[in-house]
Amino acid sequence: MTALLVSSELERERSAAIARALSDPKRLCVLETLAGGERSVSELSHDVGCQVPNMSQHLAVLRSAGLVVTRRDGNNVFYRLADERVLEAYRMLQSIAR
Amino acid sequence: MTALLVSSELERERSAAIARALSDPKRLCVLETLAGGERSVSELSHDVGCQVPNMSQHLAVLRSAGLVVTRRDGNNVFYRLADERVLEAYRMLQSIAR
DNA sequence: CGGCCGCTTGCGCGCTTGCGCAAGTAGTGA
DNA sequence: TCACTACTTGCGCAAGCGCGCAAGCGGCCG
Repeated sequence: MTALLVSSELERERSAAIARALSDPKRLCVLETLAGGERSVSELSHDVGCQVPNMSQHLAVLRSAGLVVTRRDGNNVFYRLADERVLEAYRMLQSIAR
Repeated sequence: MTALLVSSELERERSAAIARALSDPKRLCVLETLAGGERSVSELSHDVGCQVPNMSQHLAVLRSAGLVVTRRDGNNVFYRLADERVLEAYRMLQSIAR
């Protein structure tokens, strides 16, 4: 069983920042899409159903939380998940929300 | 490996609500404390280091997200974790935040 | 170089959040 | 009933968030 739950204020701040990045349905929708592989901003914008600038801002939130990483190819910027654990965390949220 | 990540807008809304409840360091501190067993509001207020009304509001957030449950005993109201998975979710956040 | 495409950034708006403080409520005991 | 304790709720404020819109890059191609 995993123990070691108690943490410092700074660590809690960081964990809270991750949770905050996950606290928006559109960003969760992005993660679902990225689970199928990397996507460009306009692809994500289309799939999620919002305007490109708005999507870019959501992606910036996910990126500054370290949940996604980017790769530039010509005019396109492709986003992908930074870590498999991001999906595991999302699955935990889904499990609790059920 | 767990699949079944794709969900409806409503389900994403619910998952996002869980994440939002976890997106504050004080509330995470509450969860850490409650991992050691149930506590009264004033105990939590003391441990976390905030005023009682503020703690009551944070607990209301956790409660309406279904992460904690209450039990009344005389003048005291005791809070405890609603589910072991809440701690697992927190541990996932810690793991990603590292 | 000039125009275009893809993405990011800045700005302003309405809404939500966390907080302190004051007031209200529920339960206990004299 | 009255006072006391423990907790909740209402209120107002400052800060933050999501969004649309417009403007600003950066990289391609003719």
